[in-house]
Amino acid sequence: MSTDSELLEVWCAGSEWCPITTTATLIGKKWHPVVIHRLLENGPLGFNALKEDVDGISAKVQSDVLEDLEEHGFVDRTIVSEKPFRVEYSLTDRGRSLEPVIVAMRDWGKEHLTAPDDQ
Amino acid sequence: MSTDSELLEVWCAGSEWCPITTTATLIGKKWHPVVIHRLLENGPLGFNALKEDVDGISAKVQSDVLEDLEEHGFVDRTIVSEKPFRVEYSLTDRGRSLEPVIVAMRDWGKEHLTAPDDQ
DNA sequence: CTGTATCCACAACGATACTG
DNA sequence: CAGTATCGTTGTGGATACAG
Repeated sequence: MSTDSELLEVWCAGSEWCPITTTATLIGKKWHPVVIHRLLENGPLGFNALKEDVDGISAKVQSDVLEDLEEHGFVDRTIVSEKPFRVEYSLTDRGRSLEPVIVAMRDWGKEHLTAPDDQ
Repeated sequence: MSTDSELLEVWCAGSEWCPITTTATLIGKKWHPVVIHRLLENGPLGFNALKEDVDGISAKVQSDVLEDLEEHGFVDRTIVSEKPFRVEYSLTDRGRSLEPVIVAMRDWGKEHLTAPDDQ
């Protein structure tokens, strides 16, 4: 615990390679964690199946998010068939490695659930 | 574990009160988690002391972030003295309750640390 | 010391319509 | 089914200067 703190000083103070900044820059957005979470639970999923799971997201935003996640190596996009055209989104190993973060966010949210209006 | 998954279905599918959305909407931003993390480790802190800890943040952005965190009940702002004017920022109980999330983000970042340019 | 005032740039999001 | 095109709004961040 105290060893932990000392290490953090090294990384966080006086360096831009702060581990939290790294994580926050990559997935510190409104929809990224939700998409990852649904893929953790139910993946692989097609575009529309995912969209039904990620309640409230628009097709455009989901498209943007998936593109970004793929770009950073969290998500794989696989073309399953050409006719009819079907794709599947799944997490890479790197994507799955985020599970502890997503779980922690989920657990906190469970305990402090608020209506969207309160946020 | 499987009980967990069933519960998640209830909250995540077909409802906007998804626990992950709740968490992501509140702290799913670039600097919020870092500020919370520094206050967890070193708080309470004055404005400039905090700014030195949160490497790379500008005064304006830190001001914005603190205002937002205070508004949502994560941070307390206390005026310590008028002359010289000094304030202290500290986490509320609600703020401290985010520790598991922040720790998970930190641990992931430690393992996948990348230069800011790579992000 | 603790901020705010400006101004700017770009990212994120949202709604609607439309396409192969 | 799996998206994109378009447009507009808001959010987030960054730089610089200035102020009580």
